[in-house]
Amino acid sequence: MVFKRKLDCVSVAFDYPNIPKAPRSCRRKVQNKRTDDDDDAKMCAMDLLASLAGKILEEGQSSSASSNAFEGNTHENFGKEIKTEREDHDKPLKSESSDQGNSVSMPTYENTSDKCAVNSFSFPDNDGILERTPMSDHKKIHGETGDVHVNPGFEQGEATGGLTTNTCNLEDKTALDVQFPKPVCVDDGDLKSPSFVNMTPNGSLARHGNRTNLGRDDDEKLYSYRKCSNKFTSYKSPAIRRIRKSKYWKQVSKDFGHYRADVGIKALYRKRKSCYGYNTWKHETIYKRRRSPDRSSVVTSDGGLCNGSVSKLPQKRDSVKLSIKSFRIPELFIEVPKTATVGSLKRTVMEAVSVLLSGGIRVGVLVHGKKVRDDKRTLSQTGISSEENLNNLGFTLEPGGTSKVPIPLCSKDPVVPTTELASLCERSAAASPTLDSGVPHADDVFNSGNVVDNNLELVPYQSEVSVDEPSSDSRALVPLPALEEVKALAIVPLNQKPKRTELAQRRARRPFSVTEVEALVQAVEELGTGRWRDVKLRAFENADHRTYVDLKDKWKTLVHTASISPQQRRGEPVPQELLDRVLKAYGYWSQHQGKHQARGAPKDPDMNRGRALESGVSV
DNA sequence: TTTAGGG
DNA sequence: CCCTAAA
Repeated sequence: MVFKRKLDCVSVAFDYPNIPKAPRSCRRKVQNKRTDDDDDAKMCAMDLLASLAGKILEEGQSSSASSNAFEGNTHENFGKEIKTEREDHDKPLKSESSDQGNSVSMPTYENTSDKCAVNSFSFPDNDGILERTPMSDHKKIHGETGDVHVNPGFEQGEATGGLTTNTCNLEDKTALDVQFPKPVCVDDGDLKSPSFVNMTPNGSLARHGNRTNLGRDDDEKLYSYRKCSNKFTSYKSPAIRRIRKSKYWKQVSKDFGHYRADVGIKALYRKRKSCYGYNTWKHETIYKRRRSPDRSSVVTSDGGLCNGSVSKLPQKRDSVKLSIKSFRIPELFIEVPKTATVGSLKRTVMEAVSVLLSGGIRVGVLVHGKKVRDDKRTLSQTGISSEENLNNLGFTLEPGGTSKVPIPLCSKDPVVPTTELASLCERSAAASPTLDSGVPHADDVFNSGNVVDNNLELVPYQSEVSVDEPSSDSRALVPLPALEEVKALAIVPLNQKPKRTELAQRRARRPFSVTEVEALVQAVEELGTGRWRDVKLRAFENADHRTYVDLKDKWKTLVHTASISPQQRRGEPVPQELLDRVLKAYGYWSQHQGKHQARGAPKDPDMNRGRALESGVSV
């Protein structure tokens, strides 16, 4: 029955808030230019990693083991890696190609080179303790408080050890995850605690003010939150978001490729111009939690930002230990011939990383989102010793030495190209802080600010998941290309006209979860159907893989879905309740062609009362 | 860059 | 999801 009344009746049924649509110019006004800050330095992954690790070690010198672990493992592995490659150097190359299975029969691919994006480097926890923390545990621990915490990394089994490059499906230009041995030791202790402790209050999933905040980094989150709170007028600069968002391969290569002739690598720093992804490194946010007066444990969540995930360690009296599990680096775009060997690929990646990080980095400390610039102050003086602050302590990685990054914001994410798993989401919080499914799924996580960050950062690509176990992996594969080969790779012209396949590459399909649909519906109810950008900002701001076009398209399909019989629907069923809302909103907005000017009172969930039709229209 | 629609 | 004309 509800259906019967669809559009026509529906529209009359509810009272949508009239939210004025601010002129674009105005909306833009608020945009910030933080992206500019990201341009600065270029740093090199290795240095960066080393620096951070070193820094951390310094701070937590107490654990010699840690340092050993880091230096030893890391280097050792590197050496091993290389060595191995050389040994295998003469082996046949072909068999190694990622597409082994069908190497022989792949006529479809015309391109000779394939590209892979490397989005992160992680330091797997040697023990895998943290990483292995079952999601359920997280939930258990935080669920009661309403916190939603999802660390895709866990689910993805990030805890792989050793220096390994996850398999890259060359054919598909899959993103890669590169992991390094975990540098810092784990002191056992709170093993049970979730590695990511920075839980946001219950409200994390809730909508803040007019919008849902999906921010992944605290700073950023706060930033956007405040802005939004002020009204709808302020949005985070879309540019920023966009930058983070991964673009389609083709676009990336087309517009942002940064070709390194010397390396044969194209470093794509996020698509948009000014930002080039360095921001990714910029901030590492670490959250600490104090366990007890004198034994506090530090927990970190990799801020989405910087991506590194840090594990918390039991804190000894006066010292603080941190374990950094992973770093995500700006997306790197690599193109190599299909005939290249895995080894050559590794080298290429290494080169790219080295180049990328050549600038060095600095570590910044944030307390409650504010950067502490005075290096001479003690932690106590800075207030870091207080329990509350430990929860709000963060670290940032900034481009080397000089540039001062004004904003501590955490920019985070390098964003990943799409991943099915990656989908993060946002949700209109208010609706349900509780995740639909028992286990938090990336898709279910919405705006839980910090948490989200992690998600985004960690989001692994399905394809990459897996693979590698430290040792085994390192030797596994194949021969390595000689250096010459590497050079050859370098020569591969990236600009040759993009291969068709390349261009044709399309984003992975990522069905909207019910949660996302709910968020979308909610946003449309409030904003109407002609303001996709706003919808995006409000409900999916941090879901980088959902563009406003995607939302618009989804809405289109939702309307269609709602119009057909349940039997004709496919895919994950959308609750009828939502479909009903879709039709209502559709009908309503169809008749109120966006000319609403009323008070922006947030729409009432139960919009069936009034005859908005008349009243609303009259305005 | 966004919006709006067709593909 | 993609592609694009318009705005």
